[in-house]
Amino acid sequence: MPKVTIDDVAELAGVSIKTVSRVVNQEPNVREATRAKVEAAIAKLNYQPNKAARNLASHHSHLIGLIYDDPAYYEIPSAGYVIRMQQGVLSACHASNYELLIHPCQYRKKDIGKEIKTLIEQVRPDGIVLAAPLSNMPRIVRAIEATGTPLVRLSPGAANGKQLSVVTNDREISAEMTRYLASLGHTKIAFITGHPSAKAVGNRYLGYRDGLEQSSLKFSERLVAAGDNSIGSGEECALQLLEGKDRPTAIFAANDDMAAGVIRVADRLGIKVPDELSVAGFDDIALARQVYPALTTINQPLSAMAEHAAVALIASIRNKRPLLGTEIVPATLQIRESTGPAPD
Amino acid sequence: MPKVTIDDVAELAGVSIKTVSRVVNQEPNVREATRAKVEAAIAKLNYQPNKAARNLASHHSHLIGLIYDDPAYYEIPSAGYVIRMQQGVLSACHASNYELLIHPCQYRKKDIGKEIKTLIEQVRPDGIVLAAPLSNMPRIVRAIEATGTPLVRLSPGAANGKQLSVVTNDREISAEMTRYLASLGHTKIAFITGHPSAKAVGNRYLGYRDGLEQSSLKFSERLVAAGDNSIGSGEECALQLLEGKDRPTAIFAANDDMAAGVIRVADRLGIKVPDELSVAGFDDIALARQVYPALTTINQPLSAMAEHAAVALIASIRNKRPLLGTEIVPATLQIRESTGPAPD
DNA sequence: GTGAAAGCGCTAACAC
DNA sequence: GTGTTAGCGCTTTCAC
Repeated sequence: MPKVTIDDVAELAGVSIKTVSRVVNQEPNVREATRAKVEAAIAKLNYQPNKAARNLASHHSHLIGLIYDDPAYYEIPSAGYVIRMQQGVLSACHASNYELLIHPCQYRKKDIGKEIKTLIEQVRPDGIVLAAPLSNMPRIVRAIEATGTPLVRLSPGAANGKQLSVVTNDREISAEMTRYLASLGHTKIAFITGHPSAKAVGNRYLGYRDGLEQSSLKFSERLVAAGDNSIGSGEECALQLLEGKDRPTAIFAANDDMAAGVIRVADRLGIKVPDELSVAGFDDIALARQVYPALTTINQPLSAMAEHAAVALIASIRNKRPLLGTEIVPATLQIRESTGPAPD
Repeated sequence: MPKVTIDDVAELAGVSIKTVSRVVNQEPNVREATRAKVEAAIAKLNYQPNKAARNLASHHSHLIGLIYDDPAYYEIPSAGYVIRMQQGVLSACHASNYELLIHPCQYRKKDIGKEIKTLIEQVRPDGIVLAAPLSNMPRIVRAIEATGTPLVRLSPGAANGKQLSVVTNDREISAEMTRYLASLGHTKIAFITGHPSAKAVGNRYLGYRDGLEQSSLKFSERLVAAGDNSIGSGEECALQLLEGKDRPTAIFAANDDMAAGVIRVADRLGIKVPDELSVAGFDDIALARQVYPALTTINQPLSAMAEHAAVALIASIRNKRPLLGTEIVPATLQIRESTGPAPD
């Protein structure tokens, strides 16, 4: 590997290094003929600009940092989430010649703010994508803010102030799912809430209420059970909902794991899904396709959200314009086999 | 954010910048008192060395690249694998002050070799961890070799020549699982093979044969079915194995997905697991804990392998010694509920 | 349009 | 043990 530098290219092309730099960086003010000469020299020498030198001189690293909560490896949903986020961000990065640095971290650590600050100050990524739930934690957001690095928050429950937040329409799409169930003739539609700490999950409940109202169905506390996002809690809630008299004909769970728990319990109780009970989830994790019957759910557009976030981030780095406001990437219903017409 | 440089620290500590550099890089030849002074100055100014400058001057990027096959986001096992690999490499990186750059790629692309070369030459990671199946592809290995960047191959089917390969003991642990089943009294132990292209999976079959022999059980072709790693193929193989007369009392599948398929079919056929049929898998993916009954399987130590690979890589970068040979990170049995004593 | 000179902030080599 | 001097390979600034 011969180390080809900008000087070699300049010499071969018969121009100054500054001109080569202009061509490489696609700057204006280069005559077409000159540009062609330089490009030929670059191709011939197989010149690759040295990033470290570039970074040092330009104060840009061409690196985007993706910071997220370190998933326990054995948690499927987390793995899927993380991979999808990474893919979204990566596709934006590669389209713009940025590379991606990942930094999973444990927010429970005391000095997490400092850890992130050190990371940023040493590596100097040009921008940060911060994923939920970290994106909802003031001390983490503040730590990043303090470094002055452009920041986009991914899917925070509550969008606020000083950065761009990319969210999805949890509430509206949950209402849509509820209306869909109502349109199948269900009148007793139950809901299983998720872990109270997740704001986004709370919005799903509000959407359920909206959907009932929009379908002129009356709300009943009896039809709501409180889960904690785990399969096990889905099972418990299902038992509670299905064992009373006057049982629901449809159950909408705030996430897929709990919905899978419902299917499991229905199976155990001999209740046929979807003939006697429709079940819907939220997130469209891989498990949704693997349970039997395959789960009707809501596709959380994580990859699209992440890509959107990174695209906006990179654009803002280039314009030097600050990022503000909230952008919504809509989710969509994934109708599969676990929902069907209400029984007579 | 005041930009604190090495000069500021040197001035405050009353030493030369070289001494500061020595302290920062933990080099020898600094008197304890001097070191303390410098460290105090660093702390006081909250000095963070600028990586770009460091990289440029030292020809080290303090970046490790992890290159792997781009997983389809909807494939659970892939997501789990990728996350576990990342975690292993990350923990080694962070322990040694390296950051991780990830580069999933599609090996089917024609110019993948060039893509990787460009990545390496521009970013100049100090080392590369190359994951299976890419680690088994000569053109990819050669592309990286051509750049002269230290390389560790993760879990390649066949270890060879010029780099370090980190593998697991697929064959031996498969023999152990087979012996375990035999020790439960099973004499008709069936095996479901995986996709023939995956070398590692072929070793599992060899291990099964070893285990039979070591348990003095005779091998029968009737007890082997050919799957392709998917749940569906596990179901087909299970049907084939369980519908004949003289059916096996234990089925060992070359991966967890196929084992999950077996459980599904057993359920459908009314065969109780583990009372009438023991089922074992391989990989210990999250699904293994989610099926009912929870799957006895073999924990593929992916995270440990990745960490081991990265540790070796970083050590070799520091010593400037080449990486050679093969290192084995052993897998372990995960006994859960899907296996039990053979029926009478 | 193009080029010359001056750094970016650090480490390497060598002197003291 | 410690300091001095040169770069690393680019981009920036400003002159032409």
